[in-house]
Amino acid sequence: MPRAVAGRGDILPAIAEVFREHGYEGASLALIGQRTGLGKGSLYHFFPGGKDEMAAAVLAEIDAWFEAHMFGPLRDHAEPDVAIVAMLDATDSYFRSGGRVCLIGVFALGDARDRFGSAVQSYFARWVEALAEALQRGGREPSAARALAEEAVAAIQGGLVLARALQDTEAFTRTLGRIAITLTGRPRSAAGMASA
Amino acid sequence: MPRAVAGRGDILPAIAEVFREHGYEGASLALIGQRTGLGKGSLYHFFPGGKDEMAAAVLAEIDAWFEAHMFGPLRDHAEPDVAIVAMLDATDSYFRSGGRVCLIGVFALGDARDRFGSAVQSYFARWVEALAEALQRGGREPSAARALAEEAVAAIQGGLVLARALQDTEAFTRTLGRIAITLTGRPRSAAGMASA
DNA sequence: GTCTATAAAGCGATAGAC
DNA sequence: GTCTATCGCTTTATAGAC
Repeated sequence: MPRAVAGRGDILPAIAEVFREHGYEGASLALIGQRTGLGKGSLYHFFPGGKDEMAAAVLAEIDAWFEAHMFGPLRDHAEPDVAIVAMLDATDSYFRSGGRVCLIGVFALGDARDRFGSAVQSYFARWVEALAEALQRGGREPSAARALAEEAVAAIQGGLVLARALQDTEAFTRTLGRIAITLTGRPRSAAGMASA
Repeated sequence: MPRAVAGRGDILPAIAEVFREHGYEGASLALIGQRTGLGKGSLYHFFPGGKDEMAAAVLAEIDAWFEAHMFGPLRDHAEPDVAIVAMLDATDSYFRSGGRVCLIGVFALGDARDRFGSAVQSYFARWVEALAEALQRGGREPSAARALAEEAVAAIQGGLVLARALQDTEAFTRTLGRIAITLTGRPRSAAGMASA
């Protein structure tokens, strides 16, 4: 019989979802065990450092995902406009059109910011910087690019707060639509919105 | 000797600050007792319903403050442009230029949204509606007013997330500056920024 | 109105059998 | 690798003295 779980990677998404929905303090080991289907023994086998190490691993995985799928393309893609549109589609998809919240934003607002301060800071700083670079390569002035990038990242986070508060995911969809116009000068394509 | 505490009103601000900084789950009665200088006995004397009643009272107080100082003026002020500028100044002041976080935003992102869903929803819905009404009275089309209002409220929340994540309150100040231009067509006045 | 003592439950974490 | 049992601590909440 193959082992039930090959490594941390198999259960990280489930753990991430618990932290995302309940925050660091609210994510009890009982909940995590329930969601992953593992007992505490197994959890501590994979994460000897306990809850702290689980959260750090989740943050690292999310960070790597954004680096690979959003920050990297924004910095490197030959056509910055294409990368920006792709970023908006990826954002819509990742946050399930507002049905999912940003775990790192949740951590930023609570006690977890003190625990994982540099990871939280780095994530947002690199998002803003990568987007600013794309905007600059697309022809914007450096200072305007930076301001637009900061505005867009803040708007995404605020859109998630609003969508969850109003229990209306369309508030997030509308936010993404406004950002698209601000950044690209055009509405989001129906194709991008449908596939997301 | 006068009683140490006349009523709930005296200690609500201290309790609010604990919820704001630690979230609902993180705000333990031990912390609240420490911050208010009261033992559990006194806390349960004022709030027989315990932590849940404390949070509800804090939400109600915050809601009343925003209703009186921001939503009301936005709806009623004879000059909507003046009310909008005043709202931005009040926002800057209330959130300590980004040094303070929005308790209702924190609740919205976490488990507390399920507990206090209607209060959270109502707060944000009325903020957007009141601002939209002011913009409409100022001459905007209804649909444009509503979109701008939603954009501004989301930007404020996102600016708070960003400022706290980056540990840089100026990220919030810059956000408010951009909102001012979007809503009023003019930068925030130096007077308003200084007095905030 | 404020306190201490205490109850009952849940928490993160550990130990050790299998 | 997975489990159960358990430890020690903190949690919310209550009881009752003053």
